Amino acid sequence: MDQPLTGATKRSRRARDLEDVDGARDDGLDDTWTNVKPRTMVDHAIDAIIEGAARGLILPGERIVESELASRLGMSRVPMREAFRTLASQGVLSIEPYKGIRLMPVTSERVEQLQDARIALETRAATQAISKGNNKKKQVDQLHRLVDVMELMATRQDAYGFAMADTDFHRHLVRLSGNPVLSQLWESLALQLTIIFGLSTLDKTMNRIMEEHTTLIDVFVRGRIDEIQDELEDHILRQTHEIDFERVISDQRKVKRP
Amino acid sequence: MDQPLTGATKRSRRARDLEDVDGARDDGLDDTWTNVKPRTMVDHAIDAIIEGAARGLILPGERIVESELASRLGMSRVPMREAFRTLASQGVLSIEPYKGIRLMPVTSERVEQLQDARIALETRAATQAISKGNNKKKQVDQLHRLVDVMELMATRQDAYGFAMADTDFHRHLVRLSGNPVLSQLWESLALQLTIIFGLSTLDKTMNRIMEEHTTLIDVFVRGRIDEIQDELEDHILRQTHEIDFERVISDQRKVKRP
DNA sequence: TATGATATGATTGTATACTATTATGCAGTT
DNA sequence: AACTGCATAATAGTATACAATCATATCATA
Repeated sequence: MDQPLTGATKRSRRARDLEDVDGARDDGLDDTWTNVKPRTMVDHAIDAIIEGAARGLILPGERIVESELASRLGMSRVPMREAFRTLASQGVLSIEPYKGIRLMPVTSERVEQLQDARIALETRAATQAISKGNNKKKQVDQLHRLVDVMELMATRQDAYGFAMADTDFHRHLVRLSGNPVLSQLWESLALQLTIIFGLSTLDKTMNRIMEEHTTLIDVFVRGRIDEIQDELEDHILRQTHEIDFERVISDQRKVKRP
Repeated sequence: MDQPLTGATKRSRRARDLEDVDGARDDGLDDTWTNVKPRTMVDHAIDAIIEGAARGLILPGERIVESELASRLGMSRVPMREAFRTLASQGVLSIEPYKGIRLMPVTSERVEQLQDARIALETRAATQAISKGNNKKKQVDQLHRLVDVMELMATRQDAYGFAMADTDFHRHLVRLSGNPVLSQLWESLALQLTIIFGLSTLDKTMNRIMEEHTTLIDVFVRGRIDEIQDELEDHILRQTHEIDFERVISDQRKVKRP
């Protein structure tokens, strides 16, 4: 590493090399002119893996063979591998050089760790949102609307849709912090939890979960930081304690290979 | 996505496909038999980019041309791109399809956001460490030893070594939570902050920083959660407020292209 | 001059081909 | 039977070649 890395030495630097990119998209609230990025094969691969994992086609701890999945998705191994790298660095996969790729194993311990990290991020987010005055009517209305969606899904008995609405609620809460770094970290946790909870349908307690979200909003509006901390912690941990993940996975295994 | 993704349908499943991988390495405390992973080109590429960024060979917001960097590092574009994917998903780079890769731009706003997220993770980590009783002599001694390293580096006027020791201190603190998920998220922030602070040598306030760490340990040992929250927040934010990042970067630009 | 269409070069995205490593089975040895 | 060494197949890592896209320059037109 003794030479400059980019084309500083080159004679002709083109314009786009110099122009600084504008700061990453933040609140995403009042954007009317969102710039569309082209979707590459890598994006498809990422989506496919996540969906496959959430639907139980790949189970936690299971091996994934690049060439096999690549051909199944109708692409070459190169974009496949790039997708793997992305997901590995998000904690969804684990890569062992020359050995292979596996879906991250799930233990109840790990789920607790994920939820614990989630609590860290969400409480900070809520705290910051409050201190920025983002717990006012306008923003909170949106939260209520997301609870409404949950209600709709509950009446339809759509467990998947319900889980999604739940996720959206928390995503929005984190966004109200106005801190995209928090949001990004949160998304990586959400991804992992989506896969895990996607496998374990908890369809009976929907009403109680909705109540919890409503009280969460109330506490949030009130703006007492210690209160919201406790409330979030309770809310998130309750979600976990109801499920025996090892069991869920071994059940899924039976379904898959009877 | 209508078919199973892995070789469940195949006749001959090999042994390694079935065997579940053991849970990822956690505390890393009493391991005597660490298993060594082979280092691939991708790893080299990742290290090179980070080092290059920390040394100012690539500046925040600058473009990186794959083929150029690849040839400079003596490898093909494929592992290069995989490295990019990893770093992009860690927030170090930004990839825009068909346009190019750039080092993430740095604004003081973004640094604040990173530090804010850090506060979230470290306070939670400290809290959990305390509630698990990991703020006892044995663990705290290690923290003191890291402060000693800082002292050593301060007497040597080794700004880089000092920053590293500082980082190690906080890394160890997070590890004491016993939650690898927290640790992993923290590492991604640390990476970004290393690059940023690597460019801005603040060599005058070392003594004060050391004092802060010592009091941090004291508060940690005392185990009062609200206290440690405040202390960490102050400590981390102080680090930021002393630096004008836009200025640092424009200075670096001058050094690079005089 | 300003605007728009088109050609060209640079650079990224993807596919294919080759190399390196690992896992497993089998033969030979003790 | 258990261990060791080698052969082989499967599969990951890497290199090269090709296709798609974007940025800029050029030219035509108004």
